[in-house]
Amino acid sequence: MSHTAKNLISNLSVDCVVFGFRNNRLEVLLIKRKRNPIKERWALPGGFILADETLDDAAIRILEETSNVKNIYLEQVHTFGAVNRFPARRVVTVAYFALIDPEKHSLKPGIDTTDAQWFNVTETKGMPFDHDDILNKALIQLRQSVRFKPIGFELLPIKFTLTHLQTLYESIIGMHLDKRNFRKKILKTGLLIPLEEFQKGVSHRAAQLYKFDLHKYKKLVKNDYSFQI
Amino acid sequence: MSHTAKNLISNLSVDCVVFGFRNNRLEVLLIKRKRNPIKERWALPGGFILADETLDDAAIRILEETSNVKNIYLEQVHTFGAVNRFPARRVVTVAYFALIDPEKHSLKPGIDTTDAQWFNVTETKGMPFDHDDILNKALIQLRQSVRFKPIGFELLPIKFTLTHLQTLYESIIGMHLDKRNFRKKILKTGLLIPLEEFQKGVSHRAAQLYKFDLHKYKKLVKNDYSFQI
DNA sequence: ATTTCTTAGTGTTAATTTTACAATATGGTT
DNA sequence: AACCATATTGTAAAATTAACACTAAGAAAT
Repeated sequence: MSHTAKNLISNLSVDCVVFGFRNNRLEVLLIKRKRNPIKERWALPGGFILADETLDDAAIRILEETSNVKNIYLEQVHTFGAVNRFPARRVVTVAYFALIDPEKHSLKPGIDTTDAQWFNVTETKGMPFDHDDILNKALIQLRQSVRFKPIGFELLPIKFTLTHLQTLYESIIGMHLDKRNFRKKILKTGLLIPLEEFQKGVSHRAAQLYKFDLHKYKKLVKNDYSFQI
Repeated sequence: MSHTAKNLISNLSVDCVVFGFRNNRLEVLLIKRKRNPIKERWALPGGFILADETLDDAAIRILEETSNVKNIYLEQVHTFGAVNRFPARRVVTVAYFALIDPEKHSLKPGIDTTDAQWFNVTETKGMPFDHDDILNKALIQLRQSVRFKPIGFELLPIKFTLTHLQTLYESIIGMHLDKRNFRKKILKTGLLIPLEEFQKGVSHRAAQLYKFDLHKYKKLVKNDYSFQI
């Protein structure tokens, strides 16, 4: 109803795997639809593409419409085209992953959704359609990407401690990292700016805060330099 | 005409970037269409998806139909959805890259194509639609993939010399490699089987032939081992 | 105010990997 | 027999990675 007037492309959809870092764990945003075919089941936010928007634009719009999430990092993952992945008719879907800092976005269900919540990535089995596969593929790509692009910072507040950053990397790649080696390596990239500011309200020694040097990163990318964690 | 009876999905296509290694260079397969909108221009082989085939199947069929190329390595690259990428109407295309050994496939234009030929990757500028972008993206992904997956072997005959293999890697990543270091590294993967056979018909010392150990590779993949060139 | 608790912060050494580099071997051609 | 082209092989220096444990700071508890 909300879309039919907008000239949507009914056999092409976008599904988004939105990752967030909460409670020191990697979590994923799921929504509940008001209507069939997946009424009242948790699923990836998704929707059909409009005739006059690009795929990226569709992903951005869908995230805003279903859960009030805006202005985020987006990366196309894969296009899923199994013949019967959608029961009613043939629908091919382009999967994206998105990264946000959950603190910065208050989830609000949209016109077509009854709920939007964060779930631990390990507790999402049993989603409708091929959403389990999509999440899995997005997770694999996130693990790849995070080692070669500084996308980890998208999941953190602007100011963060090195321990935060390390915990984030650990929760994405699923391995423990050595504290001293991690710090050496991440500082050597030159992409972190130490601030004259420290954690507050903690009952132990306060850690120094850092921020990501976006300017320097853009220069590096332009000059084809690369880094690796 | 050839397709309309087959229930095709008219807003979803597949385009294929077929790489081959010929004359010690990386080349790409282009075709010429009989009909508009790109009659008589060199372009990537592509076509619409049928209602009852997956995206991968569409890519396989299209390659066979347009140029008689069968049984090849395929990898999905990216889905291109700029609103006006196709002039007549909205068409989103899923791009694949494919790897073949040109010696193993004799190119034959299909029912809808007048010609199919190999081009050096640097000589393809000016293709219709967004095919230049697609080729570029495929090339970037090939360069990534070739370092982490043993896909280089897909481009060579079953039996090859280490110099062949090195030249192939060099032409893909666009850098000169040290001969001794390359050999050490590639042999250390354990994925090459030396044969008791040598080059023939060369007017200099004949090089030993090797083949790729597919069996061992499958075991490695299953056990999550990885390698890197 | 002393002790306790929790996390922050830091350097060195050994092991491994990467890089740089050149002489001899083989087989066909002249 | 000399020549030519490519094949084949090892070592040492440099760089990177991996392993590892103590002191510092600040709040909370006694």
